[in-house]
Amino acid sequence: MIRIVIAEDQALVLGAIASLLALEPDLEIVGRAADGPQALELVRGLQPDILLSDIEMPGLTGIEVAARLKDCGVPTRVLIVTTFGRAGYLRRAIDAGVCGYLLKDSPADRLADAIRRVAAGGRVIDPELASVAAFAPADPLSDRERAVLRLAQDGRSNKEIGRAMALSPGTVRNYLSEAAAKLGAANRIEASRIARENGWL
Amino acid sequence: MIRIVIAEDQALVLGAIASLLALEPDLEIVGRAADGPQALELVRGLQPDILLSDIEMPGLTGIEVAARLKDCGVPTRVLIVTTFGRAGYLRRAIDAGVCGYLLKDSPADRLADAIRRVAAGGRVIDPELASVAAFAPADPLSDRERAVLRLAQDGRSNKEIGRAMALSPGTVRNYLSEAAAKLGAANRIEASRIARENGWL
DNA sequence: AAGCGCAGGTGACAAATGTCACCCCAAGGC
DNA sequence: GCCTTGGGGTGACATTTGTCACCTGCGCTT
Repeated sequence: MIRIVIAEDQALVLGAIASLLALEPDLEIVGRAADGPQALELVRGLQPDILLSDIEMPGLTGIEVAARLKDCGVPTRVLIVTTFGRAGYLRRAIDAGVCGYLLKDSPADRLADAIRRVAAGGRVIDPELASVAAFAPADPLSDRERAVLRLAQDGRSNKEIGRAMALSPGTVRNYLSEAAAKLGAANRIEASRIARENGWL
Repeated sequence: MIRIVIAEDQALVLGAIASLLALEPDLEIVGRAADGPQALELVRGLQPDILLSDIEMPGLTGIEVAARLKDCGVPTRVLIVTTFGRAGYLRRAIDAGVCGYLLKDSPADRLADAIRRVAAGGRVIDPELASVAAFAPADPLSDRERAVLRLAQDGRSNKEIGRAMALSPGTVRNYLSEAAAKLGAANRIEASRIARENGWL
C-alpha cells in the first residue's frame, strides 16, 4: 500500500484528484494540504511514501517544500504535478530533489502509474516536458537581474526599485538593460514577460 | 439522469473531475472537451443538460462558448468552474447567459450540488464570489483602452500599438495615460497589471 | 605587487513615455 | 440652424527609459 499526501491549493481539484486516486486499490491518501506550510507539516508528521504536490501554493511553493524535506532528511519522495510547462521550473525542481514532474495536461491515467514508479524508487519526468527541457535555454539571468525584473514587472520605476534594493537608480537601469539584452527584449515589460513565461522569475 | 459535457483543457483535471462526478448516481458524463471549439461542437451535437466548463481554454473561452450557445438557442445550461476569483469575469459570464459560476477553490462536494441546482433551472453563484462581486468596482475601461492595454502589456511600444490598431502613436499615448489615471496607476505596466488582476483584460 | 574579474556606480545622450491643453469633425439632440 | 458629445488627433513639455562608455573599490590569483 502506497501512502500519499496531496498538496493542492484549489480545493475542487484536490478533491477531484483524491477521488481519482481512490479508485486505485494500492494507493491510500493519508493527508491533504491546501498550502505549502501545511504540506510540510503534514509530511513531517505522517511520513508518507509520496507527496503529490502542485507548484503554485500560498506560503511555500511545492519546490520549496521539496527542498526543505530534503534538508531535513525526510525520506518522502516528492512528485510535482503542475500547470506550467515552464522549463525553468523543471530545472529548479530537480535541484530541489523531486523524484517526478508531471504536467496537468497529461492524461489522467498516467498519474497513478507515475506514483507507483516514483514509490518504487524511480524517477518520472513528463515525456512532453523532457524533450522541451533538453532544448530549453538555461536561465541566463543573474540573481540581481532577476530581483530587479521582479520589481519592474509590477510597475515600479527605477528610483523605487533602487530604493527597495539599496541600489542607485542608474545601476537598476543598467541591470534592466542588461537583462533585456540577454533575453532579446526591447524593454523591461517584454523582458519580464519572457522571464515569467520561462519560469525564471 | 442529468447529462453533462465537461470542458477543461488540463487533461488531468478533466479526468479527475469526471471521476469525482462518476460517484454520483444521478449524473452522467456524456462528453469531454479539451478546448473551446470542441466544447461547442460537442454540446451542439449531444444537447446535454449541462455544460461544465473552465474559462481559460484554447480557441474559445468558456464564456465565449456560453455566449454562442445562447445565440444559437441551444437549451444546454452552462456552469462555469474556474480558477480566478476575478470579479470582472463574473459580470461578463452573467452577460453571456451562464447559469452558474463556481470557483475551483470551493470544496469538491459543492460541485455535484451546484450541477443539480442548475439542472433544475436554478442559478448558482459561488457565495465567496457573490459578496466580493457586490462590492467590486465596475470595469472603468472603454473598449479602446482595453485593447491598447492588452497590447501594451506584452511590451509593444506606442508606435507598434498604433500600427496594430490603425491609430496614431499620440492617440495611443492618450489612451494609455487615461487608462492609467482611471486605474490609479503610475504607468502602463501597473495599469495593465491592475486590469489583469481584476479580470478586465 | 601586479593584474584580473566583478559588483556597483556615474554621466551623457537618444528615445520612449506620461501629461495636458487644445483642435477637428461627425453624430445626434433641441 | 446651434450646441453638445465623443472619438481621434496634434504639439509641447517634463520625466523616465534604454544604451554605452568608462570609473571605482574589493577580493582573488599568480
